[in-house]
Amino acid sequence: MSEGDNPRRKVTSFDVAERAGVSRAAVSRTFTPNASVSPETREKVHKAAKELGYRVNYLARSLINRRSDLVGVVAAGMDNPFRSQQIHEIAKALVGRNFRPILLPADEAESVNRMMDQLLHYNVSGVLVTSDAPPTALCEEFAAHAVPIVLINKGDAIPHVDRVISDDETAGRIAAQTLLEAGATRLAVICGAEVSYTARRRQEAFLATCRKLGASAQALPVVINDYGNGFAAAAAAADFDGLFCVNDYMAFGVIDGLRAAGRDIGKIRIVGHDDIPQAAWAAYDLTTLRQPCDIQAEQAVELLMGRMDAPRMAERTEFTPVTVVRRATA
Amino acid sequence: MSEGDNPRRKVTSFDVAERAGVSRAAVSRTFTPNASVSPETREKVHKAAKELGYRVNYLARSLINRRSDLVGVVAAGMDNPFRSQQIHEIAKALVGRNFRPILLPADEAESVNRMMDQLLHYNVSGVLVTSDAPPTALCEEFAAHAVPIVLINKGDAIPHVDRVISDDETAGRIAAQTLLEAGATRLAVICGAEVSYTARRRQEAFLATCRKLGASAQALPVVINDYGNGFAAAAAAADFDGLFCVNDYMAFGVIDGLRAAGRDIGKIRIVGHDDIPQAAWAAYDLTTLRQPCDIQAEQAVELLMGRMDAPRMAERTEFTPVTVVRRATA
DNA sequence: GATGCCATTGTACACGTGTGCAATGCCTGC
DNA sequence: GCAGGCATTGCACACGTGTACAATGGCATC
Repeated sequence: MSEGDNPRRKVTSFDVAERAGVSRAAVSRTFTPNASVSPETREKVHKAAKELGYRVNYLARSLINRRSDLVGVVAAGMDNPFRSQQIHEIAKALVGRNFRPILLPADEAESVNRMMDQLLHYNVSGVLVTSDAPPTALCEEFAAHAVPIVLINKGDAIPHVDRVISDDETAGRIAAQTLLEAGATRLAVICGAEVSYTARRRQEAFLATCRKLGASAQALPVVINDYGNGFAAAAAAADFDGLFCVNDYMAFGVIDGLRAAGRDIGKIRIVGHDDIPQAAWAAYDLTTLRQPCDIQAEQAVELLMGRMDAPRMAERTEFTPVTVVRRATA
Repeated sequence: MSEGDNPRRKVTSFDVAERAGVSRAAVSRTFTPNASVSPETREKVHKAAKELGYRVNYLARSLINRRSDLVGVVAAGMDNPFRSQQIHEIAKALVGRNFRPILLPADEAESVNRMMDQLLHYNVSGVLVTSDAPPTALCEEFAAHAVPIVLINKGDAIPHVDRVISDDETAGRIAAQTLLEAGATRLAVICGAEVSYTARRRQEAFLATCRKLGASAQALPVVINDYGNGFAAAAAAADFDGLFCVNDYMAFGVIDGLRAAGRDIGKIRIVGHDDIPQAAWAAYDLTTLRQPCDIQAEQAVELLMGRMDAPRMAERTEFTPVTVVRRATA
């Protein structure tokens, strides 16, 4: 019944050593950078390894090296294209530096704990968090285990926990300026009440700028910054001619909601945030603030690597630059 | 300079055993399901473990257990919201069954090889592929190592490689019927020429159904099934009144392209495929064929687990059911 | 030719865990 | 009281790898 091909044991460095006629240590050294092996030995080992289909077992290696090169990526809100693009860029950045991302979806706040607990079992080399920020106690446990954590666009400072945060001050300011320059006089910002740390900072910066410039501005709170809430918020937005939506995903809802209510989009200025691909689509053609998540991913991984070398270092915060992308809506 | 908190060694089962006053084997058994430990011992171990902050090292465990519970997820095309939703669902399904997904972005066909090669080093418990299908030779190597592979919506049959495929026959047929029922008389299908296996199957089923029903139908080839190509294809679509776009992502481009050309969308019937969230947005309100990627993810993980138990089993193919979602465009 | 240096090699231990095996002790049934 | 069964425990080995240490040998220098 079987193909006669016995379910052959996993091929190990012993097998390679035997076939190549060298010691097992020589095999190990061949696959270890900067180890001392003669060219002839290396050649023999490579030949034998290829013939046997040998691959170094990284998990066994991690045991002795005390580094797994696995990095936990705790993510949430992937229905927003920005978030999925973000984790895509993070994965690329990690893989590019020879780390392996373990993707852990954590849509409920409570599941963040469970996911991060799991990560401690895999003694990961680090953790990137784009979901809700983990509680301080948990972060301290990671610090005690010398596992670096980097939070992306999340919460307040936690000892030994680095952060990458979009430049929300600039974003809020430019949003206000752009709307005013476009001729808006009655401004409003639409933003979720509790959820997103970075979105609230944008809102505050926006309102502060308006105050400083003596412009009329109001906050229109919603529950979450998504399409549905944006659509619903359009009703309340009818009295304004300049809208700052704290992310593009919600801005599309606002635009569709305004259109559904029969408003002329040409007469109302709208600025979004993130510059997700859909913002460039003809149906929206949305003026927005570009948050370059490729750069942001690089920053995060860079911080992670820095902390691997110096776990007890004081926490650092890196800001991701924001630029305006002018399109039809402002 | 340091906080006096010595960078304490990783706490191991030895430490827990010592503190609890039991043997290390007792500790191991406490954390192994179905192992024989007395309630008192278990209690003592749990107490000591909690005090020390001990966690079982899964990587060390995997060495002896020969199963890492890591599963490689090779993904591509995450700019399409369907693909990102797909990997989100896959990740959830895996985590729900106590596997950990390693996310490997492989946008170029060549990088699929590199990524999957990496996976062999981490001796993963399995691999899910949603990017380009890996070459047969590589798949056979995985089979030789008894590593299950499941391809999702990809390529032709490969020995010992299971597949989950969307029910493209039904999709193509329903697309044709829906357009005809809506009153279309000159039909066309827009589809990428080489890229997607499943998309081409949809196209063929669509054309076959049209032939059978005696309806006029034509294929409009594009390069890739994305927004930009859809937008460009709108020019060629001007002569038809019934369009089947093989995915929603491209359908949006077609719609925007038609609008930009001044065509009245109300007079042209359009059917997409996937039912991504954006299809329900007011700007598009697209009639489409729902490909339930949560169910699909379950199917894929189920196949994976089945093959873990029986690696040499003949390959199986599972089909994901498709249902029509009627909205404004047809 | 003797000496010192250096590259290379093999031996042996370490990493943190699961489990077969034999030993122990308790309990049940006669 | 005694045999037998059963749950529990500890010892020791295994998993696959990296590397410190000592040993070896080649080569250049005196």
